[in-house]
Amino acid sequence: MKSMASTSDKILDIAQSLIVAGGYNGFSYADIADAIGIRKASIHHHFPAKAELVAVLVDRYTKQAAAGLQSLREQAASPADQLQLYIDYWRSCIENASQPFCVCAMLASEMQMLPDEVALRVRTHFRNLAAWLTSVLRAGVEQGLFRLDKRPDEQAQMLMASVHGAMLSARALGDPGLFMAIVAPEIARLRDT
Amino acid sequence: MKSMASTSDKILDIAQSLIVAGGYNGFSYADIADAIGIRKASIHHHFPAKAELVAVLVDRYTKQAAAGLQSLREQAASPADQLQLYIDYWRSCIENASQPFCVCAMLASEMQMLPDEVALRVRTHFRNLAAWLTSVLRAGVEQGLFRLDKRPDEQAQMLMASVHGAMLSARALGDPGLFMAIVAPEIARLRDT
DNA sequence: CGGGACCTTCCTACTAGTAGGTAGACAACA
DNA sequence: TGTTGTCTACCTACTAGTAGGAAGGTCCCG
Repeated sequence: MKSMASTSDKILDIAQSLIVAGGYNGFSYADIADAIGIRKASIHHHFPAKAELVAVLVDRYTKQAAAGLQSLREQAASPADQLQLYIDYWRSCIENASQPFCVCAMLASEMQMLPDEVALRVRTHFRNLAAWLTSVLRAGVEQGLFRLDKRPDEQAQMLMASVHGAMLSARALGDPGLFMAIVAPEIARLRDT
Repeated sequence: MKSMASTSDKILDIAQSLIVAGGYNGFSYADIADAIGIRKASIHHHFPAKAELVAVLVDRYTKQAAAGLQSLREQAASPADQLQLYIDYWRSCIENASQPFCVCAMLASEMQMLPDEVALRVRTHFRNLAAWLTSVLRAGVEQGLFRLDKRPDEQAQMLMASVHGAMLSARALGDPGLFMAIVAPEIARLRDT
């Protein structure tokens, strides 16, 4: 039997999938209410304002991502495998169309008109991801697995941009396979061998 | 004396800057009307429906881009210079914050909820840009300027993703310089020398 | 030349519907 | 008993879009 998700979790789940599809202005309280079968006012009970809902949502996403990335570092043997598992995660998300875009990448594109409380949290996720990639690349260099043209932090920014750009191209051209076609050579190029 | 822009051009100009800032759902007819000092209804005279306005806007953008890229191919001596001028264009847009994002990249992120007439045109722009990059890379290889790891069309997709991802990172982290920090090494890596 | 007929552009005033958000009642439950 | 969660009912502001008309220009016909 499936675990019973709380109403506020259900609200956040639906809101996240709606943001992934259409961004901050692409969904409404009415959309969420219809999707989970409650009234608009009940959502306001859990999240008084939209900006607050999205801020909590991004906080939750950032925590989940941090935990997921940390567990990759613990379970995967080598930095090369860690990187591979990271992009495999997004490959499966995009190919089965479950969450075919990073919610923070989506929100980042709208950064200029986001409420401050949301924008700050989106920025934090970008910093966290860049830091994780940097540390994986650095570890890989130390173990002689990677040979980088640039500093690890610079290479991490390049890699992060490739991943987000690949998501965008896959979506724009309606070709899920394009994600790996772009990202796979990019990480292959880091390998020393 | 400056050329007098027609009202419909002014509408498209404002709409484009509003889309760059906040996407398809991030602006309204009222926003445009306020910005250029006319009434909402007058905008409906020029563009009866919002989807049509944006479709015309993307058509115009695609034509301008095609013309601009074509003139780069004619005025720049080598494929390497053509590529450099292309990214220099975006560098200046991002650094002086005039149009710090590609309107089609913005719309592509919202692809899933865009009206069909808009989505199709956004896809066309992505195809055009990929084709231009492919032909520049191919010409560069023929002239011995580039050495590519992959086929020119694959390498073009990788480069396009880097450019869009770099725009996103620059926006997310509020660091205009990040765009060139990501893109410059990416094109340097293509060079044979 | 005069004068319709027409067209373009913009206006005021309006519609139906949706946005985020609020007030207060009711039920379950610790 | 107070707390939590949900509801109905409502609000104001805003959404895209429409109706109808005023002002002005253009073109053609007499």
